[in-house]
Amino acid sequence: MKRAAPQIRDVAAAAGVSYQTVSRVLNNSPNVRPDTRQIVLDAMERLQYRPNRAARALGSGRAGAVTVVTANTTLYGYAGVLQGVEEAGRLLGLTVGVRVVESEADGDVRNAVEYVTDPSCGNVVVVAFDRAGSGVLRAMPDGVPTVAATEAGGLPGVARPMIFLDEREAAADATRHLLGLGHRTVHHVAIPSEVRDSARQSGWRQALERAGAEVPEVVPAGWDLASAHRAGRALARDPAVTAILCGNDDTALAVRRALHEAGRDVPGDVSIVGFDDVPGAAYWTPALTTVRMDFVALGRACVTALVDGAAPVRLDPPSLVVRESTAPPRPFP
Amino acid sequence: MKRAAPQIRDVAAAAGVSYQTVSRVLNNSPNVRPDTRQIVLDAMERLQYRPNRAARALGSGRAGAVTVVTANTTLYGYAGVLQGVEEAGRLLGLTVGVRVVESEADGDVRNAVEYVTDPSCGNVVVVAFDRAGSGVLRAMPDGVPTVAATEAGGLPGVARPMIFLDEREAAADATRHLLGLGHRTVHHVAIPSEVRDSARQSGWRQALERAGAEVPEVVPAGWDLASAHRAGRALARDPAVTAILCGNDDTALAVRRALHEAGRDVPGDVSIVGFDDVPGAAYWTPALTTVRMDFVALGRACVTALVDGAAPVRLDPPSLVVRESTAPPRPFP
DNA sequence: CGGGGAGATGTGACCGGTCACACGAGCGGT
DNA sequence: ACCGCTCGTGTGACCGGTCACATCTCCCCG
Repeated sequence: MKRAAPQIRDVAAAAGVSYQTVSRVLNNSPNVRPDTRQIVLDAMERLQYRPNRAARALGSGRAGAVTVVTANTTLYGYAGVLQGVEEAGRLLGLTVGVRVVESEADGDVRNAVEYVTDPSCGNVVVVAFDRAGSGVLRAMPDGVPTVAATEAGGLPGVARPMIFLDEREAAADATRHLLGLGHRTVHHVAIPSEVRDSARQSGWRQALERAGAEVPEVVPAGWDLASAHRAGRALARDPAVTAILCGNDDTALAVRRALHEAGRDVPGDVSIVGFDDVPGAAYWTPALTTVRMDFVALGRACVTALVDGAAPVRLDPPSLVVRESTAPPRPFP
Repeated sequence: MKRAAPQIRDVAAAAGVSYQTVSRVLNNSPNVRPDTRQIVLDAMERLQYRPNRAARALGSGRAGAVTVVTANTTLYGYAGVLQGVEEAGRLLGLTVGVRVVESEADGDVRNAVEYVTDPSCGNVVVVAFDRAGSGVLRAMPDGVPTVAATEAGGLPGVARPMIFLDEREAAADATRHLLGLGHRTVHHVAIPSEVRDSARQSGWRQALERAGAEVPEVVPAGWDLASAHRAGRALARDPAVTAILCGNDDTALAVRRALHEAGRDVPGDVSIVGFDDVPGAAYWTPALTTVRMDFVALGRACVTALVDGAAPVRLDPPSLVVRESTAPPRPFP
């Protein structure tokens, strides 16, 4: 009567070698004669042997794992990073874990950090697009190898590798695009940011200043559509508003609706631009002009940065995709 | 010179008890005197002790983990299930892993199954909304505790616990809603399905038959927006089409765009209904009438079903949310 | 007052791999 | 012919917990 799962010593017996030799084969040690290796490989196949990751992690000290810590798994940017990490991790033979930080509250952050401090979690990718994420990042003990996916520019005062998509130039491009269409200025609905002057915002502001256009006050919104909708309603009331740069595509959706409710057509009366280029953006009516952000590549880059001594990845900068939601302003009546 | 991370024997020494007692405290054994427990707890706190999950898994045989196998992490339904599993798993103190199956190809499926066969992956939730997922489900060895999140009705010929959202009635409701508005019939753009007659489709068909309305041919589409757009274009050409039930909200987005391109207004000329109720649906212009699907609850239910002897969860059936994309047909000229 | 049982605690082996080191064979250089 | 080196392989201890079992104490009851 045999044990359910065969283990390394069973394989060794079947192959007529020692368990250590089997271990060497598992770990691709160069010091195994090719025909010995083949015998062991055959035995593994015959016994349907599967190495036990927990035992390996325990014995070797390394975990062979990567864990994503994030405040959210469904929002476009967050989900994209997760997808990228999974993809890159899987290709490297790593186990991929996810851990959500419920909120920026002290207890939640501490729990997440404790969770991820376990050696079997392996290296950590923190999605620091918000306070919960950056809180975790700051509370992370030095011993845990960590990289952060952050907003453009990184987080001040955090001594960790940080990878980000720099959409500053694209934000400026978007602003110039609108100005070029004849808009006197461009308004901005901002999503939450961890830094004083986000890349989107500073690109926008600088483009405006360079063009000598008035810089309107930023309208803040949250991650939720309801707050974006309120922001949009506020702007819709002002007839001087003819162009709006929205913090992301979701924001743009809600702003667009608010404009519609106020009887203002897009792009006839008001032009709008989003950020992210969600898959649906091209199928909007009108199709949304937006900035394409490759969050999946960002996630992949985080994993690359985690594996020892890899060259820093160069991420393509986000770029403006012009579609139908931007047009020249209606001529002044 | 001390070891970096304290272990159970260090705590035992600090507390003046045996390591087994510390282990008992860790596992909430009832047979520890309260004051002894407190002493141990204090020592743990003092030493900043963190148990090693890999060692626990190895020693005890159970993994304390749950792994989600899925073909996708970003599509609304898939991401929702993942979120639900993570949430429920975290609350149970489980480690949550993700593993993407790239495709339904034999090799990809086998790799995913091998990955998840490792005891340290723990119990498995397979998202079987597509062929890749159902392929994994069928290839899964009996020894691995597995539940599947599937389409309504479950997968024929698979002897595994299956949990699903039953949107059949909601599909019928949606169809009756459109019929009630005065449409002569309702067309259907279907997303891929693993079963002959999906719940959406059969609810729709039956409502049509009961009402004595003609049952038009189903227009198939893929998960991608481009194929949904093509499906929409085909329907837009036919002036008899005045109401469309779309397989999901993304499909509805692309269909709506196709209608618009053909010069047909929504809901003026054509009414459309989606499935899912993505967060943005309420902010569409016009706001989308759709069926709310709680995928997060589905994910949670999968975890509940996995923990021993829990009562089967009762999931609220999806329900129709009427908004602005449905209206009476234009009176015949 | 002694026996029995339950509760609290300690000891050794074990989970399934890995690591460090020992060992023997084959080879080249002097 | 001897030494030393590298290569391939095997042995014992170990990773950090858990399990099974032994032990000891205390209390209740006949």
